Amino acid sequence: MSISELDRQLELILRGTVEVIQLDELKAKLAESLKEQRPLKIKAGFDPTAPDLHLGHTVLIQKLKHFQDLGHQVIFLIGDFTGMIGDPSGVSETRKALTKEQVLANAKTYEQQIFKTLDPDKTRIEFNSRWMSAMPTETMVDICSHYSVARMLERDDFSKRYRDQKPISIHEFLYPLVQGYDSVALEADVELGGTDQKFNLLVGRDLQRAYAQKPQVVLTMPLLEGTDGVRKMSKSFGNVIALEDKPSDMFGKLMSISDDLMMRYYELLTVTNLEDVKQQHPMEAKKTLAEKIVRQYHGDDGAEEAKADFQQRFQKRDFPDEPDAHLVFKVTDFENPQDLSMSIVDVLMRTGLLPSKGEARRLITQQAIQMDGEKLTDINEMIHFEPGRRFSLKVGKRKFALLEMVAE
RNA sequence: GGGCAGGUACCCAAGUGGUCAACGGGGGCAGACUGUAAAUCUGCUGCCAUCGGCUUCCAAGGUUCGAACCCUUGCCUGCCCA
Repeated sequence: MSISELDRQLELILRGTVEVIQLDELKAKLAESLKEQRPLKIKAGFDPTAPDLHLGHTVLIQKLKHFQDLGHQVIFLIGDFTGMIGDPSGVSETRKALTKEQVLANAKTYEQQIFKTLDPDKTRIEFNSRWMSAMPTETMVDICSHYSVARMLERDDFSKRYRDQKPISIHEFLYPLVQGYDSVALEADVELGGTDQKFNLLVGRDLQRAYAQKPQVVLTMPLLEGTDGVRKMSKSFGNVIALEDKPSDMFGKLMSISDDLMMRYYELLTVTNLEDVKQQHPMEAKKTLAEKIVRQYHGDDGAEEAKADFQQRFQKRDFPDEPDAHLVFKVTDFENPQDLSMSIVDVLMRTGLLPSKGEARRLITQQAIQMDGEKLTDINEMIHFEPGRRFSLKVGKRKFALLEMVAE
């Protein structure tokens, strides 16, 4: 428990953090932890309404991993209680409250994904319904008594919505309070969250004080920008790289980010030295990044294949080993067995790669459709098949379909 | 409980009786360009279809030859007053 051990821990813990409240308290807690050989309780809460984890979430998970590696107790808190109430922030649309079954199913998904990073044996998973569901109303009222409406309205998004005349439901005020109380229930030493969580995290400190606990240290992490490079990664913005994305999709999405964003991803999702990255050609660096990340979630094989697929698809603009669609035609697929032909629009629809015929025509008009390397520009083009014949179809810049006719 | 303002395509937003599938912006997609990209420029962006047709403007009714636009009721949202 030398000074240097404390410093070593601090360095890793502070890597990438936006803000620590309070740094002195963190140092004190770490010193105490080292002295008493008692791991700190590190809390991070997740909302079970969004089980589709993406790279944005992994910023926090990486940080949890750091704490875990340093020997601290990581608590992965699933906000099932709050989730079952349903977060109404979608304004005019009441979000569906989740059932117990859905929450459990979502929790399973969480576990599967986070354990690709965290050690299952050292991770404690909690549900806040454990204490919230059984809570007497009196206690809830007591919790509320420790916070004022004015302070609640200090919160940025509340005040903004209030200013913009957007609705705020009463129970939304309860959210930070419940989240804060979770820290009391868990006696958390440290809570992690995105910068957007700062307010909620601070409520935890206040409530812990109100319930005679030492306030938790709050660590905020940056919100990872999505593939557009501007807005935070979020499903509702459609700019996510999901952990469940296929390896080749994940690789491709990572390659499509801007060079600036690449540095950001390196900073927050890897432990690579940033100076080293700057020395490399941006494209090489980006490939390395994509490979690293895909490897973490899909293993070595997934990473290798994704890389190979990418090079084939985009760099050589070749047909990939595994096309996005593989159609096998038989004689019975054609109206007239004497005339084995089908319009290009129908063929495109059969691939399932396009949402409507209008879209298919649009792409043809825009010269985005290639068959066996030839651009098709006539929306009335007929494709003539014969048994044994194969066609490769390129749809837009990233989709490929293999067409094949078999004898029956 | 009363008053006022509003609810238009993925989002924002114009339209206020026929010329509206509905201006504009964002987003998305495609083409050019490139280092896969990003940025930039150009085009497309309800559905089906060859002309042309079909289903849309919170919901349900109604007025009208004709309604996103007018009326009624309902639902939802914001503000003010109680």
